[in-house]
Amino acid sequence: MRSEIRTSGQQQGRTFIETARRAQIVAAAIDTIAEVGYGQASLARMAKTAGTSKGVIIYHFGSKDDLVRELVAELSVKGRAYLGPRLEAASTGAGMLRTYIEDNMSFIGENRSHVAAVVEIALNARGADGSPLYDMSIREEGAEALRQLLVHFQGTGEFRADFDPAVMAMAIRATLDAVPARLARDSDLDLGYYGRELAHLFHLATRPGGSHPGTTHHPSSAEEP
Amino acid sequence: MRSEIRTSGQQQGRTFIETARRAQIVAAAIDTIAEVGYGQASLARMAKTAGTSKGVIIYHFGSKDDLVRELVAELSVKGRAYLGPRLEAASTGAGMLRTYIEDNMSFIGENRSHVAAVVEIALNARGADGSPLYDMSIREEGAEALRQLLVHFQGTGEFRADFDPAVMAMAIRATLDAVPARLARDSDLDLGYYGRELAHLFHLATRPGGSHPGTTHHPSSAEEP
Amino acid sequence: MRSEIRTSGQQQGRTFIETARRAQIVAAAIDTIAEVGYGQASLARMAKTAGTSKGVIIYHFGSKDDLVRELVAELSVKGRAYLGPRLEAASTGAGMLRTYIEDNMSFIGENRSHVAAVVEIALNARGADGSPLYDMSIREEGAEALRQLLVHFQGTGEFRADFDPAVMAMAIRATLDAVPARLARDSDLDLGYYGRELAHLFHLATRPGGSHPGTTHHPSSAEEP
Amino acid sequence: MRSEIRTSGQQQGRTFIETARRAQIVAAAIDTIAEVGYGQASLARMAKTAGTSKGVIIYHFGSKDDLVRELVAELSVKGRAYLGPRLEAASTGAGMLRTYIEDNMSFIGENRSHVAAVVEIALNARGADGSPLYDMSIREEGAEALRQLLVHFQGTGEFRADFDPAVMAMAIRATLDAVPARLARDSDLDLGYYGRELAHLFHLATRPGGSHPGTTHHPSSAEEP
DNA sequence: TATGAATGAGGGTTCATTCAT
DNA sequence: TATGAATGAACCCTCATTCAT
Repeated sequence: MRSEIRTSGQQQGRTFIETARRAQIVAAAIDTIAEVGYGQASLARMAKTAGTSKGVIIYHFGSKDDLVRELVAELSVKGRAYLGPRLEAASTGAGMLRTYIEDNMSFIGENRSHVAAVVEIALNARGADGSPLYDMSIREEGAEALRQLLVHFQGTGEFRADFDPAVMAMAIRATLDAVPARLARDSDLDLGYYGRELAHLFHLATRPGGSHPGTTHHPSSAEEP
Repeated sequence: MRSEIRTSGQQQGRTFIETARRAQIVAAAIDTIAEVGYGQASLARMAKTAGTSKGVIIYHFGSKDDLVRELVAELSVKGRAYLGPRLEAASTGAGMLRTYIEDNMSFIGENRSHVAAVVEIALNARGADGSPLYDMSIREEGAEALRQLLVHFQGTGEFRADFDPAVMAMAIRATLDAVPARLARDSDLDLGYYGRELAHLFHLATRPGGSHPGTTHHPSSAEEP
Repeated sequence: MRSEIRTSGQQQGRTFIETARRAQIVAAAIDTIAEVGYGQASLARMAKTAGTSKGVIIYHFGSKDDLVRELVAELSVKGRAYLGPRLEAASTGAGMLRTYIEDNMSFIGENRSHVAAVVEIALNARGADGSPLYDMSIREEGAEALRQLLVHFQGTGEFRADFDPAVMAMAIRATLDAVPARLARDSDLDLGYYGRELAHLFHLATRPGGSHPGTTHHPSSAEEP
Repeated sequence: MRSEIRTSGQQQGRTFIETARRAQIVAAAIDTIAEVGYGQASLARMAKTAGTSKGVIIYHFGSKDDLVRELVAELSVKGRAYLGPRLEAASTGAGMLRTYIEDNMSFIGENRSHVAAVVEIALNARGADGSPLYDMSIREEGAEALRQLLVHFQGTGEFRADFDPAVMAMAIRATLDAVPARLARDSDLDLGYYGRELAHLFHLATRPGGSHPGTTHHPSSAEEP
């Protein structure tokens, strides 16, 4: 085997200089979006951050949307590469869950701006008609993968059987996705600590033994011990 | 009679007709933001929804930002009026938590567009320089109030003492804040069911007895039972 | 009957001032297109001619395309009003043809810039993909109406039966459409003289008696007398 | 050998490969202009059609305008080579006219894209200030040559003496120039048939005997027989 | 000889806001 | 009180051209 890079078939004939420029522009876009938000992240602002002109960005990416798409895709690739292997290595449900949460936290810590930017995009980017742009593809995808993991370990009995995996997955993802914003406000946040706290929180919420008070889905309210 | 009719004690010297106009405009703004997102919600679009012109909006509110501020403040008032009393009536920690979550859910259900709009705003609205606009005031405020409640019942021993109330509050709020978006995508969502699931989830996470594996805050990782 | 203006249902609630502005802008657009050609007729140029800004044009017309559409439609209305009645009054084929050509000439003379502009547009305006924009609707429409007239008088025997009405109509329209460009180059052109010359030309070409040398349509060549 | 291969006597010192490149680029430019119109025919689009880059085009031709000029000149040369000899061979006025029209038609048929492109250019190409670019040189030149032929055969009595040769030439050229556009819309057009129809049309219009009703040039209108 | 990279002016359009009425 | 009219900055993008390689 000659080379092992080229993760996917994205870049065909990229010059060295072009690759560098693209990386530089993507980095500038990430920083800009993370700092001022998607709505305020104009090409001009990105260009200024990158030390170039709008024209150069368009030249290399064709359109702002394409730049954003690339930026999102790159994080997606990075994320899968980071989280995938260790997740697959997890044999127990509890271990998987802890790994998932703590690794997400580490990943956020190591890619602060990038993650913040993509969350901004997922939250805000809309078409001219107001329809979400990447929301489904990004957000939903993550929640769905997590849901399937939860279902799996409910099947093995390692998780309590009576929680709704979709709701649990949503709660976990929502909590993790809220971290970058918090991190932006307080950059001294101890992500390791946060990760352990959250991991324990959701461990308690998923471990067997916490029987649900309502057997059917529509008891209006139930007595607490 | 020239003036002096004031519905509530909020403002100085509002004509009846003016109050009505403002309400109509706020409603239109809410619907517009909820539907197409903050970024796409231009004055023109809001005016069209309201059946008036941009000029009228500026005339009544001075600026787009002021309109948005009012819209946010109104929900804040509504929210406090809705959640406050029942929350104060709760005597037990578990009851408080369940009430908090389920009432939030009901409130979301009864004010879908308004809540969706405000979440949109909290997430996206930024000044020209990129600085968040309402984020702190809204989001943080809610999380802080919740945190204090958690601290209180940790003190009484009704919640386990070893979770970080700030982290727990953040997780709860993040989860609740993610619901409107989900609701927008699937309007048939059973909010009552969602509320009970989440209430139970966080009940398990907060009830006493789930001792934290790490006593200090910085064990790099710990074995799960 | 209260009023008789309002030719079609185009303008519903137009302010006096708006009507004036629109007229002024349309006039500026006509002059600009006629003078520098459609390709060079930018909004900025039109605005400068009109003594306003691009924003005002967009404000009143929504888009450049809409402005152009209006400009074209106005000439179409004017043209029909000018040519229609006298054409219908013509009882003989020869009279109709002369009227058609000479009236077109007068019309061109009285609406030099406007006609020149619309011809420019019909010739040059294309979508982003290169597909013609108004060509068919404008050009073809004129040729088709003329063709039907020719067919009619072929039926009455007032025109020779052996010319192809589509070809004849095309030739007449092409000749007339070429006049504005010529007029632009030489504004002293005597349109009355031109009209009479062309009317006679096509009179000779259409009057009965000029039998076609080829009976079938595919004789490769034929002897001339 | 370094250089000195010159296909024809046109240029100084063109390498074989350079000549080929130029031809390829000109061909691409022709196709692009004919297809999407002059206004949409950007260098980028031409380069894509040619399978090269914009830089190459500028390198070989210096500027877009120069490329267009060359393209136009080439058709002019081709046209003269095609039409000239047979035209000179025509001894009678009627024969000349028929040859002129039918040969133009054949030429159009054999050089569809090229003719369409040049007509596009003649109609649309303007300098930054809006002044026509090639119009005069191309269009006028053709009409002028034709006019002189008409004058000649008016002198021999083979054409009626009372038509204005400038007007007649204009009508013939305008009619012929309208064909490529029609051909673009309907590529199945029978050009041979078209040519014979038009040849007959203008034969009737030019043959002696069709005396003009008005002897002076300014009778306001005259009765038709 | 050829290319990719970059430039900068200008394109049409959206937008919040101001102003006269 | 309300509106239509206008403004001007900023937006994303296209383009012919220049330049270094």
